Amino acid sequence: MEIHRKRVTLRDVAATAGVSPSTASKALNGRRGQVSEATQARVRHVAEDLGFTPNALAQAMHTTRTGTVGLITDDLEGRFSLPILMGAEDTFGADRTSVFLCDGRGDPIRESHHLRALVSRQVDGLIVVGARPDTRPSVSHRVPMPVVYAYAASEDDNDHCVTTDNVRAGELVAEHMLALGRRNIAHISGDPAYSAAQERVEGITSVLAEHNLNLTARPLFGSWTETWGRAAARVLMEGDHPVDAIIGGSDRITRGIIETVKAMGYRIPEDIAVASFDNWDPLVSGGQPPVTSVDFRFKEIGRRAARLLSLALDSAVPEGSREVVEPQLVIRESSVGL
Amino acid sequence: MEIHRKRVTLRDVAATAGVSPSTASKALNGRRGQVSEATQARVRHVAEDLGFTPNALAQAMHTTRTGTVGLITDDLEGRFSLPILMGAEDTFGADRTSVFLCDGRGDPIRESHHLRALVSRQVDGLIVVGARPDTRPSVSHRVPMPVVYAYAASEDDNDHCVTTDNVRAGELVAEHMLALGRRNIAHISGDPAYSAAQERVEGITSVLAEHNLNLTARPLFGSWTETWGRAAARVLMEGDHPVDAIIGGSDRITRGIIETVKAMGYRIPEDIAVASFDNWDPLVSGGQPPVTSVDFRFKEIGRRAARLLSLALDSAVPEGSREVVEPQLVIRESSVGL
DNA sequence: TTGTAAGCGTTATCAT
DNA sequence: ATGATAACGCTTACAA
Repeated sequence: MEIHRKRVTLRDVAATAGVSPSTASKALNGRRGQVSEATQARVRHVAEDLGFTPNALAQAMHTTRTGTVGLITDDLEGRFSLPILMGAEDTFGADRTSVFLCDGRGDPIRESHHLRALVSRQVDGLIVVGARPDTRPSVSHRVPMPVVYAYAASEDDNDHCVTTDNVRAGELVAEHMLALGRRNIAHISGDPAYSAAQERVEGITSVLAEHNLNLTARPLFGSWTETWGRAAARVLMEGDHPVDAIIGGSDRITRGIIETVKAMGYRIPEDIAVASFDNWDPLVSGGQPPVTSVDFRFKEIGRRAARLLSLALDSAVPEGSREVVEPQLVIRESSVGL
Repeated sequence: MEIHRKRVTLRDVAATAGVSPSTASKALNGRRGQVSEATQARVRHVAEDLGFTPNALAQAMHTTRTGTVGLITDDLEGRFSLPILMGAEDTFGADRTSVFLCDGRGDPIRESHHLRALVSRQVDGLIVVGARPDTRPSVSHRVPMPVVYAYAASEDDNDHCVTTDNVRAGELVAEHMLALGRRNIAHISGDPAYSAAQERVEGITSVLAEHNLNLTARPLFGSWTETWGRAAARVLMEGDHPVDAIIGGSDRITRGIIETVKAMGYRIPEDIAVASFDNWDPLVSGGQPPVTSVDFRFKEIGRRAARLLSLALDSAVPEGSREVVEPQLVIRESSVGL
């Protein structure tokens, strides 16, 4: 570990370059026409030499733009927030904007602390990532900077939101199954209290209805776990509805479904085609067979949220802008074979 | 979205309270003895009223402490970095320190940009989280603030590091298997280029050696995937070494192992006890059976890294401090039955 | 083209 | 107990 030498300031640069601080400032900021080529070059050289790094805090006190944003989340696993963060970095540019990641852990008090801290740090804006796709309480009235809600919409219609489309996700899977010629489609979902669960059902059934079809059995609700997937699959397959396709409510559920269905002697996808929601790599890519699943494109959500935030910063966007990121079906062997 | 009213400053508070800015400052910072009870109360009330939030940037310009740290990582999934971040938040206190999360995505140039930005933003310190437990290049010489390396150690012996103990992890699993009475223990590992793979083998074999035992077959190396786990398990079980326990190199590998072993008609754990490394919930908790696995305690790593960083900030720690977080075996039904 | 001076919001020092 | 003043590092009128 090296000595933490006193930081070199613009004054130091100016001094050793033999100019005034203001000239140095202009030189480094490339104020063309306000400084001679020669001086500019010399100052830049000295700055480089001395290892000068501008103090962003001091800069921010003028521009009233800190180049920082807060990303506030409750998502302990980082399943959503990290891809969203990365998407936001993409849009902002890693060199222009830095992101404070704050995890509220589902505790409103903790969230309040984070909010206060972020306001105090003068972040330019906030991205609030919900833990589940249901709407969540607005925080916009509590902070003096623009807020964009990502993944989960805000309860307040005046807020900016970038969300997924669970209905569409359901449609995608159903269309896929129909295209494969499946007609006896079942659905094993998760916790019915999640709006996502309801909306996916809605998407599935609406597509089926267009083809004068219905789910072969009532959708089964339970929890978002493998255990439930296994149990429900057994119930389903032992029932007397014909089944040639099962849509799992999440990748975890689907892993359970696949295990049970295979254990009961059915072939996937020949006898039973299977598809799912989430497209979470550790569950989906290594399965036997790998699982067809809907990707909600979190990274794209992050990009769009960042873009919306940028616009909001320039007041270049109307109140209550809502964007929806189209989900995408990723087809693997659990539905189409090799 | 509400009007972004001009931020209220300390001057505003002071003015409406009828005192000078410096008095207001003292009042709000509770400088006891330097301000009368009455004034203090009045100023505080006004501040509350006006919704005053101190400008942390301006504050930082005096204290030379910003209350921010950078967490720089390459871990796209957040598998390590998020728990570590949360641990760090625990130690620092969410209300006193905010964390910039920066993902280098394995690209040194991107990492450099982030570093430069963080230096510019005057972060008090840096936590560098490696993507894999092998040592990684030091960045300490490039920044003027203390750095702690978490999960992966730095190549430079003078750096502060908080790491896992993969040898110990191997020992834990091996001891567990021996305690269960298993004597024919096999190991299906991942990519041999990872030091973690080698060290876990080392831990396992050293414990066996203490009991005058050896692995029942040479450890099998491949990749960190379920697919490899399945393939290797088949090879292993079709070989002519007796096997009553298999240690998987990671939870993904182990999922594959379990699937194959069950498919071949063995009971887990009665015929074959299985254990693993990572204790990654989505893979481990919902399995059939749930998987015994070593937890590397990332959150604790984060706490310790933050603590070390705090000490380093006060120069209260010697150069090249190394801390090792003891891993922990989490026992589930894949090894002990019900 | 360059330098001087003021100011961003806060705190610390020193008078009063 | 309170307030005037300087200072933190930088930018930007404005003056030279």
